Amino acid sequence: MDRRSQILTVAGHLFSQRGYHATSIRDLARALNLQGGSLYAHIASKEELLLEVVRQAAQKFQEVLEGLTGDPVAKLKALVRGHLRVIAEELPRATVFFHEWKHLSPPYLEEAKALRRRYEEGVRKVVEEGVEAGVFQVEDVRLATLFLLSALNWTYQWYRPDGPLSLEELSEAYAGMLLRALGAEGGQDGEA
Amino acid sequence: MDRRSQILTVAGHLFSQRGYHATSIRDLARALNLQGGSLYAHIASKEELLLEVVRQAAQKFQEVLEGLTGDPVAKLKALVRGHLRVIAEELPRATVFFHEWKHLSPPYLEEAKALRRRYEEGVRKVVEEGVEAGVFQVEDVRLATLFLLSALNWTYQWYRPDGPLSLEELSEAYAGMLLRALGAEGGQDGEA
DNA sequence: CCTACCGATCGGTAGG
DNA sequence: CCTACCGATCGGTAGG
Repeated sequence: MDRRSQILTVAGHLFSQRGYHATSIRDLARALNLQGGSLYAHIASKEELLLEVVRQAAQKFQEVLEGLTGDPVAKLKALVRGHLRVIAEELPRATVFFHEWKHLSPPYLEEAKALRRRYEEGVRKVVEEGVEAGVFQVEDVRLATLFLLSALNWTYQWYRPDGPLSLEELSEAYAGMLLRALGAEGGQDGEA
Repeated sequence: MDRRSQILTVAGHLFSQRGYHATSIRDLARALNLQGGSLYAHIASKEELLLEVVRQAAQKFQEVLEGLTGDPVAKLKALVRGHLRVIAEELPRATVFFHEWKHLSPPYLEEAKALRRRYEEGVRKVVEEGVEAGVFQVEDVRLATLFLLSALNWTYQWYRPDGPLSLEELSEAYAGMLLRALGAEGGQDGEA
């Protein structure tokens, strides 16, 4: 891992834990055993660092969408599993993607919004496909997509990979509940 | 509304929009047509303001729990409706309750965590009651509660009271999807 | 990558 | 509630 990647990883950790504004360039430098000013040999600005972390997270989420195959139920299960896996494996970056992006200013802010929109569009298509195939029974595709994204996104707030719940267990349970919410039968019976 | 309440309301707006650390005491003073130092005639510290906003939001959410009556399905519907109503009516405070509380430091931080835990416990009891009554079919009450809270909490990120979706429509649709996710039949048929 | 520094701004206080 | 100020810290730069 080159110096630049190291810096981005540490920045992701600090931004996600303390927040972007509460993390100073000197905090970041200290965590890298550097002097404050030395960072600017590697980066252009603090804000550029934030954007780069957002880009990395967006890339991971986008890869999940690109790997989906099969019928709508299979796609939804893989989407849930993949989304939760990215959160588990890339918790700092995912957290920044979900939150700290708001602190970017206009030139960068637009890009972050576009990256998030692109992902949400991809999720919407999965829902839409299921509705068109008659597999999902929902009144409003947009609202069902927001519901799905809500359930998935908030997990970064409480899920910890080293906690009592394995990623497999979480994915299985969430996929089951979400499929039922979407009115799909797909092998789910709702019994314990 | 006395001066103190005005200050808290404006602080809630600014903290929720820009974030706690990105909001300076002088920003807040300017929004109130005051000089920076004058604020300290009314408040003890910036952090105390943040805690107070968190307390106000917690109070609103807690009132929702206390107003629940009837069978488990009725309680869950009222919980969904009430939770979303607080978000719609108190968006800035709710946003601070969901996020900015993390920037409190230990003496205050513990109180904020306790307030959040208390609410989540109340939500868990609603789920538990439904499971014990045999109305909800879920494998893991804790996980189902987190799922429910996830779907509800994230709405503050996208729902806007002046948007295309009325609070009634949102509540109805969310309650329906959540009841299905929890394996309840309760008058829901899943058809459009 | 370091030293030494820039102007700006931070939360907060004294004294009125 | 204002004026004037405190020390500390901010993001960033020059020169090496």
